[in-house]
Amino acid sequence: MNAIQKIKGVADLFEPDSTAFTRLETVAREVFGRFGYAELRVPVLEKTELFARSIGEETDVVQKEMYTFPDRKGRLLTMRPEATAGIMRACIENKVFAEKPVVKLFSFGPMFRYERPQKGRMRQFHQLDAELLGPKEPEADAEVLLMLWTYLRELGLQKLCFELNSLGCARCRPGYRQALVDYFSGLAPAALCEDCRRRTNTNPLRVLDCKVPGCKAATAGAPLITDHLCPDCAAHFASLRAALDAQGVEYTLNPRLVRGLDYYVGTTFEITSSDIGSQTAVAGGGRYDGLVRDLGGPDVAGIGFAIGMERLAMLLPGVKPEAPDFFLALLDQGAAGAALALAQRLRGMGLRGDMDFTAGSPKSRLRAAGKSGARFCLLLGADELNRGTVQAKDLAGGGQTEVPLEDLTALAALFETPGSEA
RNA sequence: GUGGCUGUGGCGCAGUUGGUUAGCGCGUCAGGUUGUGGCCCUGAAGGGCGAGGGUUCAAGUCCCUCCAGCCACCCCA
Repeated sequence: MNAIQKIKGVADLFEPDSTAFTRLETVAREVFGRFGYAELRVPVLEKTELFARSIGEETDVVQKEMYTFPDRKGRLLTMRPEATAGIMRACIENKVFAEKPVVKLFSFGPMFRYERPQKGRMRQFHQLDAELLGPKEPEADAEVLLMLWTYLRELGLQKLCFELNSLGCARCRPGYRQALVDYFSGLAPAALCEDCRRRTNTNPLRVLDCKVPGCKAATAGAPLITDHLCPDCAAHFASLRAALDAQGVEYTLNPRLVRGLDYYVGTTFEITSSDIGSQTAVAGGGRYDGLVRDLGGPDVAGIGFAIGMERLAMLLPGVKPEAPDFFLALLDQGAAGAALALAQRLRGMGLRGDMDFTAGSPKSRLRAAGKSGARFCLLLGADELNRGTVQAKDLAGGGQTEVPLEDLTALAALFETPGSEA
């Protein structure tokens, strides 16, 4: 019988890959907690309509990347392709806005997008999300960005590029959009690639982000959103920049930074790395005032970001697994019960280690002990059992002592002495 | 969805123009005389060559389909 294999674009993460994810989560809980964020867990499955309404019917994500299927009663469900929509749904449904004017939440878990896998792009991938709901002041944007910045620094990541832009609001965007369309229609028909000619009508902002060389050249002189912001947006953006400057956060202004989800307005940002393949975005986010209202909730402002955990993990330096304290070697099967009891006592003292279940020769057991990387090999056989003792061999130094099994203090003392490095 | 490359024991690889029982390194396990590791030596286990068809007297080696991986486009975290 053929063994069943995993489906395309998903991953099994064993040690030490799994430890990188654990680290990302641990540091996130710590840092985000310091900023007052509470953890939220939301379902992976939602009604398809939630994503269609929030992300945008015309986006690539909704058009061709969602895992959507009818359940047994014919309801259309979707495996979430991003987290914000579900978090907003949960907030509205649980009326969290009625309790407090400012809501800070973070969440992480798997997301699903039906795409062709490649480096840094999985069909099941994981995101770390943070959302700040309520305040619309630029200092709120600044705090969110500072939190992301702090998180990345505490992970020890230096070589990241921080890009910032403002997409404008419902008041300034139509004018800018028209300016763009006018500019594009003034170009030679062949100046833009086929996709971009279509985008000129559907999503002219996206043309600015096209990587085709011809398009890059053709849009070099295109009008920039930052020159078309309304007074409110311009002031907001200026205040945000001032706040970031004051905090020493280094960033690059990228007037061509366009996000792929329709709900973004105003401040947008992206953290990129050139070390993780052609998918460069490690984290991205922005302001989404109006999203909660559009999903049937009150008109509260919001800003947040998502971090791609797989991509971030690629940048993390390798972590060495913690070495065990002991390896309990069994020399005679008759001592198995005593070995289990001893191991349990040691673990009760907070020590880490493995024990043999099957007895073997001293040579084979010591070999195994050496490979385990343990500091001590404890040997227990018929002789020791008769004497009521256990042999403790220092695997780095080589010294060996015999300790009475019942002598807790002597056992504890063994592990308290500084280990000899060899 | 498109394109290129790839798929041989746990891991990394070699396998001549298709031809006897598919090799190597690492790893795993055991042994190198009395209950003691890490180096060294010896031996053993473990694959029928991603899956399924086809061509042939004969296929890991040729053809087809599918699956998976990698990289890129696209898109995004």
